[in-house]
Amino acid sequence: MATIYEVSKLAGVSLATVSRVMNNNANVSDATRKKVTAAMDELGYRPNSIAQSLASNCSNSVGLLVSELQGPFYGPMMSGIENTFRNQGKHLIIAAGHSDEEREKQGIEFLISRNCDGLILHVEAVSDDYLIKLSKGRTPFVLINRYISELSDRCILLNNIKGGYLAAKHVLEQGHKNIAYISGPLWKQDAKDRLEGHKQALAEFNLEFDENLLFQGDFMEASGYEGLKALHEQTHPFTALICANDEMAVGAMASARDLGLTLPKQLSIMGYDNVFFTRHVYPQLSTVNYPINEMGRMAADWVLSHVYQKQTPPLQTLFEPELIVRHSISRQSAQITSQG
Amino acid sequence: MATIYEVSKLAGVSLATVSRVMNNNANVSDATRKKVTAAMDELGYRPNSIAQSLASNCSNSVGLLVSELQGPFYGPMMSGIENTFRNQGKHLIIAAGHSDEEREKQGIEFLISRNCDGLILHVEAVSDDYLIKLSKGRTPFVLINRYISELSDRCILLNNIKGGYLAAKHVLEQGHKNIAYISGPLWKQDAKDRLEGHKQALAEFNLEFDENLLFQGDFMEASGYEGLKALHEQTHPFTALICANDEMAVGAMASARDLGLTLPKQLSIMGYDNVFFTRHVYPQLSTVNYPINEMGRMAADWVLSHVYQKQTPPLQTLFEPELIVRHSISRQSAQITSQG
DNA sequence: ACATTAAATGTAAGCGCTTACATTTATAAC
DNA sequence: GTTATAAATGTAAGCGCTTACATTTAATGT
Repeated sequence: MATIYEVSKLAGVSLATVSRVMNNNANVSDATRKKVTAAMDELGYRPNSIAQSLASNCSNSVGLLVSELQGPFYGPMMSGIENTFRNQGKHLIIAAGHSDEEREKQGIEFLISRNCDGLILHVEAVSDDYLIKLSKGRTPFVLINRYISELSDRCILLNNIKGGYLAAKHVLEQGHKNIAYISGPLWKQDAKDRLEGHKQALAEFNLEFDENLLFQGDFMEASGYEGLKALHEQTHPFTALICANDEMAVGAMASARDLGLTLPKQLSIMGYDNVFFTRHVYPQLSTVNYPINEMGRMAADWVLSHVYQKQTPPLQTLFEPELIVRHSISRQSAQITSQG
Repeated sequence: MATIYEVSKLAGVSLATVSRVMNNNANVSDATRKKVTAAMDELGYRPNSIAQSLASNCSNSVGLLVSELQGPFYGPMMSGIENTFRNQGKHLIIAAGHSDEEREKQGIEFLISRNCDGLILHVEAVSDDYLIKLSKGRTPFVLINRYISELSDRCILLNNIKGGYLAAKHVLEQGHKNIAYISGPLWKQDAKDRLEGHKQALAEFNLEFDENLLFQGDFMEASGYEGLKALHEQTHPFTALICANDEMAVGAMASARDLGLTLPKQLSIMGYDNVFFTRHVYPQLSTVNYPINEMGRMAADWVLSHVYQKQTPPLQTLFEPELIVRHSISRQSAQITSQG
């Protein structure tokens, strides 16, 4: 691999000049610029970006930490981020935290030690204190889907309370009175918020939240399946089930089928997130839109603006959910018990 | 950020000694090791991995180029790769090529210039010659889902001909004789192979492939939708439709519904890839399994073995597809025309 | 023609590490 | 106590760039 030194020798100029044409900002005469680029071409020169970033203390790469590399939620998020950066010559280094405190920390340390100019973090397990301390460090970061009041200007959030509220309200408006709920892990703020919104809607309809109709899942499909099964086995009746995300809703749908319930007639099911496949399940799942792709873009814009001082569209930190009505909620008048 | 220099001063030892305890291989006395780690803790020292990799010419990170960061296909692939590396202390730098020659090249160049020790490439647009030339360079790489005979030992592949064959055979065995086909872009080898397998099965059943029943899509949902629409408008009848991947199959299902066709009675549809959501569409999609997660793991193992000289399970380059029978193919006896 | 100033180029220090080699210190053998 | 040998530590030269500063060259005014 050719180095800048060989290029400079071939072109008959100094290292500095070669460096200047690479960063084409300084003033270099056209003649020498041509000589240098010719030499580069001849040698197939490719700058070593590691050396560049060591010397310049700027890597043109931003770190992204997500919980998982797969799944209908993180995909569009990563994609939104990558799209924004691609056009700006910034690169992405991605690590996965797996919702585990140690791994999240490791991932962050790695990204920082790799000289990332900025970080976009979707972290769940790491503490607020850790993040507050991190914010005093040299590497700026934005948080997606997490709120810390001390860091509020860099938290890109969905209004999850409202989302939970919208979902429940819709189900209530269809006449359902006994509504089961499969939540996410309640140590996660978003899971808590969605449930809180849910309760608000119930209150508005003068209904009490029945703790027996709550099952705590983990946002994964299997727990939706288990959840409905468990709910079905207890004695309190319900005609609708709201799940805190689409994957659990889909798990619950499979469960319902195994339980012999026809959907949505015998059981209405509501999801959350509006991921890709919700349009394709049967019945098509009513859900709440989570504009995660846009939020990813926004996070990238935040970095562009705060780290690279670029002009960006105005930054927005709070995003609003939107109700997506499809065919998984039936109108309810009479009451059906869930007992088999 | 503390540097190795400050650590050495605090601990009262030389730079080299600090470096030695970091890489804990050289022989350092217990006493000094303790002094040094204490100093590190006190300063909150974190090695600068950029400097490390510049000096050592080894970055402990491997580059991954995929076409897209989202989608049910790349997710499990990235995940398989990341999982394998995580336990080995190797890190992933991910770039997206967007099936575009220029962007793929750019991505590869970036990954190389970032001192990646090895590369895993899922490239589509770049030429064989480019890759052959690349293979002469200093950065070793594996190819996923691409075959180049000169590089055959580093091509991790699915037997797509067989996959195409299995899909068609299954449909034929259910009694279908007039089968439409929505292919991927036929400049892509996998699209070609799947179609070839399809034709092989037809031949085995003494049936001729009807070019009128072929629609060339682009592996994306929308083209499945368009494809079925177009096929439905032409005059040649068909009772089954095989799509070269699941996303197009799902698009076609939507199209079928809009066309008023009941599935699978009036039209049988077959997919390919066995992505996550195929179990959840209605009717559940019969498809061909593509063990992409395992193939990702294998690619990571290849790198572990060839780049880092680690012990790995035996390497395998050719993977076999598997027929997944669900409910989207009906048994066919009489013939139904596709005309509306 | 010369001085003045701006543009173009060169020089060399340094970014934070690793590592070959040199040196010092401890350990063992006699 | 010497000397030979191994273990522990230090010295210093890079890795391939960037960039402040110094120097040279060209452009302009008089």
